[in-house]
Amino acid sequence: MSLIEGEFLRGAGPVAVLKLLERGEMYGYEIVEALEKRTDGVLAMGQSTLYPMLYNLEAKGFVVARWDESGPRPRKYYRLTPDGKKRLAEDTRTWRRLTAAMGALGLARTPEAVYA
Amino acid sequence: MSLIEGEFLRGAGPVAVLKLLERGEMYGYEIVEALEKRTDGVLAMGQSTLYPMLYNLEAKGFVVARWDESGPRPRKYYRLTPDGKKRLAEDTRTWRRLTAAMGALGLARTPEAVYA
DNA sequence: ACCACATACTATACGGCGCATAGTATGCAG
DNA sequence: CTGCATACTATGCGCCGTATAGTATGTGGT
Repeated sequence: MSLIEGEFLRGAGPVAVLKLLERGEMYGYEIVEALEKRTDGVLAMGQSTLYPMLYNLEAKGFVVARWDESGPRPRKYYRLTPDGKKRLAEDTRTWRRLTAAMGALGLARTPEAVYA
Repeated sequence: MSLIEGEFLRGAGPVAVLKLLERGEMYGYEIVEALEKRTDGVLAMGQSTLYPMLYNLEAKGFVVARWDESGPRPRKYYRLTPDGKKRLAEDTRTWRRLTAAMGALGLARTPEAVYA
């Protein structure tokens, strides 16, 4: 599963997904793999975590889905809505404030690791 | 309340509390104020968030409590247990991996803000 | 030809925890 | 003496991670 303990993922997970979708539409399974690879396994999450998360983001109007039947197997592509873009911008600011606050408590990673 | 949206606090809250207690024992109300001041309001949390969190950390054996009746009003002081120190060390590593992963997705704060 | 594995999505249910709300009680300041 | 700060306790709602289970098709190996 993920290297990240459950509760950490609550805040970070949805933001990470929205951030991925900023580049263009993706389908669920693709997102699972992208998170695994792009974050070196740290933000890897099972299907049972991602799919409900997508349904949730859709219910909140942050993403919309589209079925694609042209391939060998049907895929459900998700993309950001304008509300989703707003949400991503807000969450990005929140995330940065949070990392700054945690840093103020002495929990920041070492400076030389910033561009890890 | 907090500047941090609820879900972000799930992972960060307990770690922040453990980190504060690393310096020495503190009582609940003091922790609420310290988080407010030391993180510029970002990690501020209400009593209704902190006290149950402390009970929870205690139930897990990460902190122990001691009543102090010497002051004008009774205070319940909490301090880290050996298990709590281990947990803090683990969570610190987890937190750093998480920020690195989020950074890899383009969600890091700008480098010049690292020492904010 | 067959079997295992990867792909891709859906459904259900449990449990943990943030947080709102409410309540108790003492000290201090105007 | 009235109100605000201090300091802790108790209860319950609701969200969401995630374990588990189920369905179904494509693909690679022997």
